[in-house]
Amino acid sequence: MPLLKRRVLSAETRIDDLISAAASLFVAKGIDATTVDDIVMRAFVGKGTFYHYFDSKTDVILALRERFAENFIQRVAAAVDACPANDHPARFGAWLTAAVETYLASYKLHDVVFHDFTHSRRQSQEKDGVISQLVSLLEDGEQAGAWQFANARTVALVLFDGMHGVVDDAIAAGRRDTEVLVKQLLDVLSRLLQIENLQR
Amino acid sequence: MPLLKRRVLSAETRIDDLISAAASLFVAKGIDATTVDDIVMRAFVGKGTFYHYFDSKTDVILALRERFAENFIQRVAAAVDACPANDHPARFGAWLTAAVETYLASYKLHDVVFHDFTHSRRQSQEKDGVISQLVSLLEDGEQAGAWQFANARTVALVLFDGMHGVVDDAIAAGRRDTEVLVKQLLDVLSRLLQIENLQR
Amino acid sequence: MPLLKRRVLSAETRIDDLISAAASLFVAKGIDATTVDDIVMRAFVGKGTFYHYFDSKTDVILALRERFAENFIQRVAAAVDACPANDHPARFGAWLTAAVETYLASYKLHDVVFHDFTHSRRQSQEKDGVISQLVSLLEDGEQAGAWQFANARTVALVLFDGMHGVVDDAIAAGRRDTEVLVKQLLDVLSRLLQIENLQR
Amino acid sequence: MPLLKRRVLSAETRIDDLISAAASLFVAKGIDATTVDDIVMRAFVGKGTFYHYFDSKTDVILALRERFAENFIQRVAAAVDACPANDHPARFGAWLTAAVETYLASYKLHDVVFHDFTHSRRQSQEKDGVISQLVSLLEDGEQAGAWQFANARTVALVLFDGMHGVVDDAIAAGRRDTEVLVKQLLDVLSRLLQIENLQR
DNA sequence: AATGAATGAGCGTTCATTCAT
DNA sequence: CATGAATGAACGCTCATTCAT
Repeated sequence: MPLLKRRVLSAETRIDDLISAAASLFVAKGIDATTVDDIVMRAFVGKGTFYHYFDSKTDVILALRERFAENFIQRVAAAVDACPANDHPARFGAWLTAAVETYLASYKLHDVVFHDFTHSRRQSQEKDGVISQLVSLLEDGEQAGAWQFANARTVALVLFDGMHGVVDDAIAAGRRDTEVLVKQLLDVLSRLLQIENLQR
Repeated sequence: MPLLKRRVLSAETRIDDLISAAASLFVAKGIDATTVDDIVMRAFVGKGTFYHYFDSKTDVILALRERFAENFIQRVAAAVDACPANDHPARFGAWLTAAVETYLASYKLHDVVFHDFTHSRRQSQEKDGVISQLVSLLEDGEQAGAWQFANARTVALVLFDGMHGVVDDAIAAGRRDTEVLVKQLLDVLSRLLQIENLQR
Repeated sequence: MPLLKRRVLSAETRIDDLISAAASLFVAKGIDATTVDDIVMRAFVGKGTFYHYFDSKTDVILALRERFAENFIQRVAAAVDACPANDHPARFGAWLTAAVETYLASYKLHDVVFHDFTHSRRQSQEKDGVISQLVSLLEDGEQAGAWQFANARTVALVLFDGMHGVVDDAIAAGRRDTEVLVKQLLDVLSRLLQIENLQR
Repeated sequence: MPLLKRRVLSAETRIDDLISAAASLFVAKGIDATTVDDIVMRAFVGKGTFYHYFDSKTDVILALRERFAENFIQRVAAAVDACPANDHPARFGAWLTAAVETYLASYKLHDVVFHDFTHSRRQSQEKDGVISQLVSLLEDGEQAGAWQFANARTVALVLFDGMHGVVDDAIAAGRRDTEVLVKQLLDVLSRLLQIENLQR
């Protein structure tokens, strides 16, 4: 007698179930400590089903990574687009706020997926997408005369990685207050863009 | 007959040999792919010897991490101390140059040791040491009136992680020219400190 | 949407397609390395169809075996029957030639089907059929006074397995010349039958 | 608490224990059905010990094969050498008797090791050793004028494979009487050598 | 102190077979 | 009849760690 009743579902549902099961287990126990058995058990599917949809355990991690980055970009984009198209300081402020918020909300998964698993931190499609988005924002502002600088990408990298570093430090210290963090960061980062300290 | 003739060496020599063997293997093949067997083979010692000096494989990674951070701090300190005690912009420039140089020279080991191995990136003694060093430099400058800001630690984090991000991006793109990188960074980071763009 | 559009074909066609697909894959990759998925993919049918016509993977091998032996027997029979009914040495020569030819033409499949798959080599219907055929030939000759011996089956076994061994050796050495092989074998085997060395 | 008390033994003992354990299990259940776990359990060693001495499961089979062929050759050589050096018919008779005896005594292992496991039947070192031994015997006899033929290897192959076939057939039929078998074979094979039917 | 043979828990992956559609 | 998504038992192998010598 089979342990699992055979349930035929759409491929998307299955893949999603599996990725979600993997995500929560990765966060809870780490990638290495999570076995494929754990994943299929939590997703209520047989082991073969896992390998029907993924080539390997590594494959899920990659899928998760993609999903993570996509979500980050979408959330940030939504926040930025809610601002007036010509108020570039506000748009940057929205970027920062959404980035900090999203990162604070999901840093555990972030760590697991981008840090715990060997992946070339340098030269990742995912980071590239995020950086490109920020570069666009900066270049729009530059064209509108909101700020200027020699190299938008360098600035974007300092902004993004600087933000990461500060938020990581806050998390380590047990501080999770988005508003305080954003204020602190804005205080420092607005100097970089040489704009007046922004309000929000 | 034993493959290895028993050689009695000082504990320090042994430990150093083992750490060095581990380091080059980690860089060459990654941590997971490097077995304890690989390490002892390259260090020309028996397996038991490894466990005589280290509690576990993890232990070597920790030791390596410490060694790495110590070296970084020392190199940077030497460069900074070579500057006049009261020329704070120059001291910061020295910090940046030494940091970029050192990182470029050893980023492979850095990755392996700080990235490839699960460790709380947030709350690491090693990073803390590096950040503290930079905070001191910044605070000295602030007291001397070279610059000012609300929160030295936040600035230090943005500087350090921003530097990291930019250098990582350069490595990914195949650019390894320290001078160009430092110039680019200085261009951006000096705004943060609101000092005139530095020469070197 | 199904990958394969449903095509209704006669059972024989399906079975034949499946057996042929299996045969070529077995020869190319070996039995173990050939999965049922491979077979159905090459036969352009769904997996369920395979199990509709065969009980198991083993089943195809058995079918293949039967097909192989039938073909062997038919080919040999045709060659023998082309000889005058009363020229027994010629009939034996025809048997040998056809056997060597057929074996050389299909030894790869032979190996896979009779050797690579666990089967009681001793007590196989297939070999029995082949041996019986040869025994008949020998007994016909004996009755006609062409040769004589105590035990026709023993002689048949030596002839058949001896032939096999010599041809295998030739294949291993890269020699595939049927004529030379037959000549060499006739030289030896005709002694067994105590007939004058045959011409052909 | 360990299931197995740690016992340090010589490498030879361990290897022998493992090969023997594997041999009996292979005969009893077949190669595929025998797991490495089965083997180590029967040899009273840990699984790691198995992989300390063998690279893989396949490795044991190869070792077993070698051991099998060596034993066959030795047994046959001993029997042949017990005959007068110049009595070539007797030497052949001894070869045949010893070969049949040895084969009958170990055909189960033979099957498992040479048949159940994919190995190029054609082009095996093991068979080559056995054939070479017989070729030598035949050539010695030829030089002494005991018999003659165009190609000693072809004759050896027919003798060896013919013997195999006849004994296999006997085993399948449940006949295990060495003497009867040898008599029957001698009756046929002595014609091949064109010697008077031998007594023994 | 030093050696390396010995241990065994652990895990990713395969694939023949089933069955809901 | 035909399909292919779903199942899960099964297994070879790795490697950090231990400990008898």
